[in-house]
Amino acid sequence: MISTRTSQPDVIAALEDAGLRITGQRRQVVAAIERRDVGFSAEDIAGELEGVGRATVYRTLKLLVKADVICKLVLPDGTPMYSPSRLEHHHHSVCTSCGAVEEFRDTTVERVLRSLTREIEGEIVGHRMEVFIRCRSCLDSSSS
Amino acid sequence: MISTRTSQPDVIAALEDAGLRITGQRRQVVAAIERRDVGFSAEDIAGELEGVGRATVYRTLKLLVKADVICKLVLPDGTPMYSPSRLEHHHHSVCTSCGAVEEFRDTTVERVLRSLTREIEGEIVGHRMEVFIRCRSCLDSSSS
DNA sequence: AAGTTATTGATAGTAAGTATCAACTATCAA
DNA sequence: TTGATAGTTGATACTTACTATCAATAACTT
Repeated sequence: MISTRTSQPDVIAALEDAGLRITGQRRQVVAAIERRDVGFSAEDIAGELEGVGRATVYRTLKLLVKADVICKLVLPDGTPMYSPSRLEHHHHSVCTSCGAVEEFRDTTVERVLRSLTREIEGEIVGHRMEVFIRCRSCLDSSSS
Repeated sequence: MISTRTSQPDVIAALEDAGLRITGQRRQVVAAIERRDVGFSAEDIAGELEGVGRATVYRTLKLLVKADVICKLVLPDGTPMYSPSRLEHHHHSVCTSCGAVEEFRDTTVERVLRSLTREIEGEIVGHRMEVFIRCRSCLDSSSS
C-alpha cells in the first residue's frame, strides 16, 4: 500500500547522486534505520552502532533528513524523534503514549495552506503539521 | 483587532487563580514579556532580568505556557522560541529570516482535523501547525 | 506576628546536538 | 594500481536549552 522509498540500495544511490561518499559508517546507519519502522532517537542508533562515532551518527541523520529519507519531528514535550519517511509529502500523527508514528497525506492540509496564502502576508516557504493521538492499542490497553 | 489577553493584571490574576503565588520574580518575567511582541528566547528574558535567576525564568515561562499566556514553538532548525499568545486557539506563521511570529486562526485547520478523525486510528489529543514564511519586510529588503 | 509551604537561586547535571582538527579513506585520474 | 585530493571520521570539548537538588527565603494564612 505504502511505497517503500527507503530500500537500502535506493538510499545509497540517492546519497551518491548528491555527490556524497558511500562509507561503511553511512551504510551502517542506513541499515540500522531500515530495521526500524517506528520513531527512534539519534541515541538509539548511536547506541546500537558501537563501531560508529556519535558525531557521525548525528551527521548522517542530518544528511538523511535533508535527503528526505527520514523525518525529524518534535513531540509536544520537546523530545526530538526521527522516523523513516515513506510518503512523498506528508504529515505525522504521533501517539503520545507509545511514540508510534504514522504518516498521512491529506490534500485538505494543502488546501488550507492555499487558503492561508490570502490570509498571511509574505511568502510561504514551508509548513509543519503534527497530530498527537492516543493510538488504538494504547487506548485498548488503558481501558482495561 | 486582536484581543489582548495578556495585559499584566490579567496574567497575574490568572496565576493567582491557579493557586500560584505572586512573587516579584514572576511579575518581572510577565512584565518583560509584555514589552515584547515578537518571538523571544528564554535566554533573552534571563539576560534582560539580571535580578532573576535563570532557573526561575525557565520555570515561569513553563507556567505561562501552561496558562496559555505564551506559546512555545520550534523553528525548522530546532530552535525553540516563545511568543505572546493573543488569540484563543491559533497557529503560527514564523518568518524564517527575521523570526517574526504572527498568530492566525483558521477554521479550515480545524476542519482538516475533523476530516482526519476518519483517517487516523486512535483519539486525537492535540495538534500543531506551523507555517514558515518570508515576511513582507524581509522579502522587500532582499529584493533590493 | 508567626507558621506553613511555595518559591527561589546557585550549582551541577542532562539531552541533543555541534565545532574542531588531525587521522583516515573513497573516489578519481594517470 | 597507485597516488593525489578532498570528503569523512571520531575523540573531545563545547553549546544550547533546559531540569534536579536543596538550603535559604518570601508569600499567603490565621
